[in-house]
This record gives sequence, structure tokens and C-alpha cells, in this order.
Amino acid sequence: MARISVAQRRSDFIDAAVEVIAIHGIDGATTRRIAEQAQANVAMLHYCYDSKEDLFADVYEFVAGRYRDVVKDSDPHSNLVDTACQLLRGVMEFYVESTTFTAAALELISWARRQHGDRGIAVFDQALETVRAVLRSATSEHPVEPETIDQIAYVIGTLSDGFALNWLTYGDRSAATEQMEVAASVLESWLAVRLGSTPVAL
Amino acid sequence: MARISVAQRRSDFIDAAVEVIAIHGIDGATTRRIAEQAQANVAMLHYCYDSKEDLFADVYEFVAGRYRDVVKDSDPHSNLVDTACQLLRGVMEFYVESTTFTAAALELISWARRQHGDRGIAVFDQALETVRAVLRSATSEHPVEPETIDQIAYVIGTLSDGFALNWLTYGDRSAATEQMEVAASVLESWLAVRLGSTPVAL
DNA sequence: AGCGAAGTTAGTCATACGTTCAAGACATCC
DNA sequence: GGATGTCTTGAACGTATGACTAACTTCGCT
Repeated sequence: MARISVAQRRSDFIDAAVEVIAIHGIDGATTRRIAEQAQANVAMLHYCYDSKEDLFADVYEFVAGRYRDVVKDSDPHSNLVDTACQLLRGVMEFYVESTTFTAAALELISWARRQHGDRGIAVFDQALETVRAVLRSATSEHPVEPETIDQIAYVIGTLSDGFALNWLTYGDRSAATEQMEVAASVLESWLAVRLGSTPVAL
Repeated sequence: MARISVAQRRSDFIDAAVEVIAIHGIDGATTRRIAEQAQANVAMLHYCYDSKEDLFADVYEFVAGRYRDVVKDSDPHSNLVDTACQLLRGVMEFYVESTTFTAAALELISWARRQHGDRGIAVFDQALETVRAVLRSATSEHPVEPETIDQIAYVIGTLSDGFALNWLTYGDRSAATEQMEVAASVLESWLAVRLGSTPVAL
């Protein structure tokens, strides 16, 4: 049997936890199930992590980081409208690609709300703030009002979250593809109206 | 102590279950907690319902029915655009008013997805279909293509779901009020573009 | 008074959870 | 080749809590 380093094992456990959370929910994500998913033993989990809570802290960090990367790595355009549309598309495509990640993220958000903990809100916050940052950097030449950035970020978030919920519920890939187009056109129409009346330079 | 009919007790248990699900999630919605919330005891619950599952079946029906009513009761306008906007507004306002209901519905949807049961999808489906029906009735004079109706219903669903997720996470009422305006303007802009190019009669 | 509906007390039984331990297997260095 | 440190495991521990129930009491009505 291959011997695996603790570092690698930790990473495996994090992946496994995401998978299990997506399938069984937070409350169904037991140490046994996570260990099984990671093809390890329950004792191994406690060899790598002092407690389940320690593992979950890493899971949180992983999810937030992954999300941030997706937003950051969507190739930016010089103008605001294209950047926003590309951002929305990038996030939605990521959701379709990584269903388990998306489902796990939703579970974590729900769970955090119930516990009124700040950790779930942190994931949400971080994602929105990263979106804002990307939008801002796209308008560095012609700054727009912060309120406008906030609104655009909110609309991108809303459209992508709504999309995710639908995709997770139905799991219909071809429908999702069409819905991505609709969502993109919705954003585009609104941006035209929203930014059209106010010149970019203002 | 006042004696309460079984019918009333059942109704109380359903309300209590919604509350408990919103606070503790599906897995945290135990018979003990539900009974306590309903100011009754566990034995009473099993006096009214054969099993927890029986109660949950009623909870599902209640949630789906309530949702349907909200959509149906949004006062319809003669033209499609106004009807759609009013629909979206009605749903979002309902979400803000009934936080526990909204949270419980989200939990039920997530849970249903995990169990690959059809019940959660049924809630989702029913809601979307009701939206479509209302939209159709608003265009009875000048029928539009079914595909258009589908898209509008999807956009309304997406915007309201995304709104709900944000509202549940942050719980910021004044932010939610502003976001309702943004969502409404998003829908309006898109509808103008989407329907503008194709005359209503087509 | 008597009878059925409503309500309670105090459980049973079973499951499954997080966590630990003692012991074994492997690799690496002296 | 033995010592040492890093992985790996099966089997358990204690406990918490789940759904559900039997047996009994109280109420409201006729």
C-alpha cells in the first residue's frame, strides 16, 4: 500500500469533505463518511486533524479561495460591460463544471446562516468583494461611482446564484447552457440602460 | 388549559416545522424540537401524525401551496411587462416579509436535491409553472411564443432566488429594499430589449 | 355517569456520532 | 540490522439523541 504524506492526506480530506457535504449536507458530513470518501480510515482523519472542526475550517478556506480564484482568473476586458459579462459567464460555467463544489458552497452558506456564524457570510462577502475589485480594475481609466460598482456586483451575484439554484435542482446541462445565455443577455440589457444614460466618464 | 382539535394541532405542527426547519435545517428538525415549538409534546405529535414523514409531507404541500398563492395573488396587469414586474416584486416582498418561510423553502429544496427525490423539484416546478400561467393569462389577448414565456419565468425565478439568498445571508432589510429596486429595473430593461425587437402580437 | 377525544409522563430501543488506543507496517538513517 | 519516526488500521468507548410508544389522566359533551 502506498504511503501518503500528511499534507497530501489533508488535501484529500478537504476534497472528500466537499464531496460529502454536497451529497449529504453539512449535518450528514460525518467523519466516517468523509474518511470513506477519502479512501482512508476514521483514525487517519484524526491523525491529520485534531478534530472535525479543524478540518471544516480548512474546508471553508478552500471553498472561499477557490471561489476567489475563479473570479480573479476570468480574463478581464478593458471596458466595464464586457468585464461584467465575462465575469458572470465565468462564474456560471464554473458552477456547471463543478457541481459538487457549487452544492457544497450552498450548503455551507445555509449552514452558516443557521448558526449565525460569520464564516458563511465571509465566503459570500469575499466573493462579492472580489467581483467588485475586478470591476473596479476594469474601470481604472474611467472610474465610475462606487454605488454603480456595488449594483453591478450585486446583479452578477444574483444572476449567478439564481442560476446555480436552478442548475443544482434540475441538473439539466442543456437547459443550463441556454439559461446562461439568457442570464448574460439580461445583464447586458440592464448595463446598457444603467450605464447608457450616464456617460462612462462620469 | 384549552383543548385544541386535531385539525388545529396539525396546522400548528406544520407552522412549527417550518419555523424549526428555518432555524435548524432539515436534519435539525427533530420531533422534539417541532413539538416544543408547537407548545406540545412529542407524544402529541404522534397522536396527530403517524410519523415524522407524514408531517413532512404536509409541510411540503403547505410550502408549495403558499408559494402558489403568492404568485397567483399578485394582482395582474393587462400587459406582459407590468405583470412580470409585479410578479417579481410580489415574490421578493413576500420573501422579506416571511423570512422563516423563505429559509425553510431553501432548506427543503436543498434537501430534496440531496435525496434526489422529486418533492423538492416539485416545489420548484410548481412555482415556475404558476408564474408561467400568470404570464400566459396576461398575454391571452396577444399570445407570445411559449419560449418567451419560459424565459421570462426563468428570469423572474432567477432574480427572486438570487435576491432571497442574499437577503437570507445578510438579513439587511434596507439593503434588501434597494436590491428589490435594482432587480426590478434589471427585469424591466431586459424585457424592453427582449420584447421590443419582436412586436407583442408576434 | 360514561364515553370518546385530547393530553401527558416517562420511558424503550436503536443508531450513529466524534473520538481514542494499542498495535502493526513501512521507510530511513546510523 | 536495529533504532527511530512517520503512516495506517481495526476495534472499541462513551454518550447523545433520534423516532416512536404504552399506559395513564383529564376534559367536554350527552
